[in-house]
Amino acid sequence: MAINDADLDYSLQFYKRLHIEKGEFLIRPQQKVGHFYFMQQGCMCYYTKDDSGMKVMEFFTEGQFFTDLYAYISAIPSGSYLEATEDCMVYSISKEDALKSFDHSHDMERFGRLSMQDGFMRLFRRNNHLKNLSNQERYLRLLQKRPDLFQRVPQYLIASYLGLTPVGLSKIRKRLVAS
Amino acid sequence: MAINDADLDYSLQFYKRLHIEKGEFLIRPQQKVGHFYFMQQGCMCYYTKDDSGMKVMEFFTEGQFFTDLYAYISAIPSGSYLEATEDCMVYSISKEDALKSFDHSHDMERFGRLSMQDGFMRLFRRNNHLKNLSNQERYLRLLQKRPDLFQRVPQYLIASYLGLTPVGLSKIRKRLVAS
DNA sequence: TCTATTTATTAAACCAGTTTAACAGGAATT
DNA sequence: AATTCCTGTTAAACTGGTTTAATAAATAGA
Repeated sequence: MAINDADLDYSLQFYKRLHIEKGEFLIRPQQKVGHFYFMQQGCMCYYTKDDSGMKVMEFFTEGQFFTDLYAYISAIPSGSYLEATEDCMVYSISKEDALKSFDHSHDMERFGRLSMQDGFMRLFRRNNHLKNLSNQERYLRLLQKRPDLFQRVPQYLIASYLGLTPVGLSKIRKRLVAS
Repeated sequence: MAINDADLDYSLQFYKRLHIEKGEFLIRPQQKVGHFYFMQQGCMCYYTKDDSGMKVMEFFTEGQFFTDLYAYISAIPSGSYLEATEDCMVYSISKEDALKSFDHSHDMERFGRLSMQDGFMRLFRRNNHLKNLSNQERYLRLLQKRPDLFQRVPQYLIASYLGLTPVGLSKIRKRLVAS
């Protein structure tokens, strides 16, 4: 969609560049989430953790807008981790500044609505796959859609993302090469 | 949030009242989805169907805005069913008219953005529960959050919504009364 | 280079669900 | 009242995953 140049410039002034080293966190449980991020370079892993271990919800890589959207929107402290699995370069904008952009311009408000639509659709697809596909199908699909992940993050994180244990994923892989 | 009266009136003029009888469909696969709905009275079941049977994604009841949001946003023909499990009274607005409202008013554009946020958060929670809770926990939570459903829709639909077979849900119920 | 740590595979026992099928109670149809 | 259909439960056999533990292979640190 088109945003007029003046409005775009107005918004861009707010973004700040951030470096996060591998193993560092952008978000931890109990923290308030007041920023939206854009991944310029690197990979971060978004996960929850309870007594039964960690559950990877999403991987964010180059070109993606991201944050703990639930905590961001609701203003409820996060219950999740956002951890760099590599050194990262990220742009960030505060919620306050994002809202300033929306107030300032109908175009930006629309951009906000469409971005939210976009995030919604991604989550919707993910939800559908979780409901309708087998673990093996989801593994094959991920392999096809985001092959880079298999090169850059350990397999046990991918297993968790797929809703499996490392052992379970290993079995699926074995089953596949056998056939 | 507040919308000024003139803008609200402008939008409300577009809504039309609709009656759907039990067993009728508001949406079927292959159809384009060009309307947004508000449930005034009744209950509809949103589900997909493939060779391995139906999968209930959501139930919509009184007071909820709804549609096949994925098909609505993407303009891709639906892959799902939206079926009345009871006689329903529904208000509908066309996509075209909704966009007219957004164009006409910054307030309504914002309302659109916030509604999308709302839908996103619901889906997000649902996704989290699917990932983090056991079938039994999800059953108990549904029982607590939407007790009305258990009175108005057959148990095999609820089983499907929970990602179970009717047999599976029956076992869980049995296990629970035993303890 | 050696050691310690992290990651991936395998095996064995186990378990929560599935599939299939039989059956029983209720509601709707005749 | 009899019949049919729909819904929910139960039982038995099965299955795709889990858990635990041992082992191997790769990586990082000293």
